[in-house]
Amino acid sequence: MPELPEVETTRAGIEPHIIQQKVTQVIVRQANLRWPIPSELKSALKNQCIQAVLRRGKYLLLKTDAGTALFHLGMSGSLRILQVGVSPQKHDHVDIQFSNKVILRLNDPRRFGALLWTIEDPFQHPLLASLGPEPLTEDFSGDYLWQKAKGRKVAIKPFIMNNEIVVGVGNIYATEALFQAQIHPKRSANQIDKERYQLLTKCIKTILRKAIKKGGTTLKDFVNSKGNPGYFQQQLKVYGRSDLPCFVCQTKLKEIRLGQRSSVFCSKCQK
DNA sequence: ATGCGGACCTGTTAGC
DNA sequence: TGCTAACAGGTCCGCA
Repeated sequence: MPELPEVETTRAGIEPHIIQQKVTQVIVRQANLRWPIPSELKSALKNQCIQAVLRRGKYLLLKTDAGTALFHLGMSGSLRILQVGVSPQKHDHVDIQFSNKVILRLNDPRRFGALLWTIEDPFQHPLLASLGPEPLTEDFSGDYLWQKAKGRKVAIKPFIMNNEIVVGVGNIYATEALFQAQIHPKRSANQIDKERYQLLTKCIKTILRKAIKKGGTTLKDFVNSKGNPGYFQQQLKVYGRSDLPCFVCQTKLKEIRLGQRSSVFCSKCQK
């Protein structure tokens, strides 16, 4: 589910409710996520005050004086803000309760998500240390991508979905950005010129910004911290439109599999 | 170093 | 209608 816009929507949604609030209780109903929730997390978080709610790529960070809780929502996770007393539903694996009677509740049906704890600099955590630049910063430029693509024969789509190249670009937005930049998803990364990379980075930034504005994309069941869906799916030009006509040239959109991911594209517009 | 395929787990939907 | 198989937004890991 969550790509960068969904995670940012979640971050912005939960921050005002928990910033500077003290953790009163941590309830773990299911510790077996992608990795087990560390047993020390409960006692480590208790009585700590949330100093910052940050995002790095698709990771959410709750910073305290004692350490940092790292969330990843995987494919099906969501975080919601509720009042103490609201009973948990299926797949509500973790509650973090605060002194202002707020619960931060993690729901994750597929359990591909994670909740970890680190007392070191969280950005140096093994999962975060080798992440590429944030797509919405100046570090992510056409020149940068072009440099990185030198000698890389991998198809452009998995290339831009690689977190060490750039974070936060998942299947939906990669598919959309390549359509907008008129690049065939299978094209080798090293066979795209600098100018086209400049266009591609521009498209990625524009699409991510628009999606954040719309509150993310809801395909199946994404909900923000208030339990509401996002509205970006109404803007999708190719994702999920296999066999339907291209909005630009009316050609029937094709679907191929790249890696294990579905890729929809227009064979006339994208070369 | 790069690039693949498999793995994690559950829910929904398409197809028989 | 009911069962089964395929597929789903992510990404780490091990192997070639």
